[in-house]
Amino acid sequence: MRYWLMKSEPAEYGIDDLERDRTTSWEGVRNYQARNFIRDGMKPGDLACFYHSSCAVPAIMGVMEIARAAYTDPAQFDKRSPYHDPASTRDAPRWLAVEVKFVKKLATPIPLERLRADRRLASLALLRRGNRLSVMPVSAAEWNVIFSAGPSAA
DNA sequence: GCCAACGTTGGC
DNA sequence: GCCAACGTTGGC
Repeated sequence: MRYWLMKSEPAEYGIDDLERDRTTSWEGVRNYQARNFIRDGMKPGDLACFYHSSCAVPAIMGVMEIARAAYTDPAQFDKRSPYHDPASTRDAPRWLAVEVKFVKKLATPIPLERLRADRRLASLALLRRGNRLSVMPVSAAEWNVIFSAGPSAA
């Protein structure tokens, strides 16, 4: 089983929306590297951090589980969707979605600032300079630091 | 295949 | 709103 981190803007779709919906189709990933993680890496049962980006306090908000492996992202064919991709075709769809399931919301979110302060997370993909991936892997060791030991500035 | 221009992401 | 970083596009 693998671990992931997936970003969403809370103004668009946040952890509270997922808690209410219980499951959702995670659509709109429009970056090839992120898509390849979805396509080649994600398996049902994998766990992912739900990360809030582009907001007052960017933070890991909770955990979700991959509920269904990659499938064609329907939004790419929807002309009214912001995720519409006129260059994608039904015969050769470009973009993939996964279904995710709510697992838990953290009582205390873990802000980006706190992740940065923990040297054990120095290689976390999220913290790499210029990182813009909306889907990225997290190692088992990193996952344990985040959720078991809890990040600290030590 | 190079590379400048442009668009997007996302923290601050 | 600013801006750094990066991906994509398209002319050549």
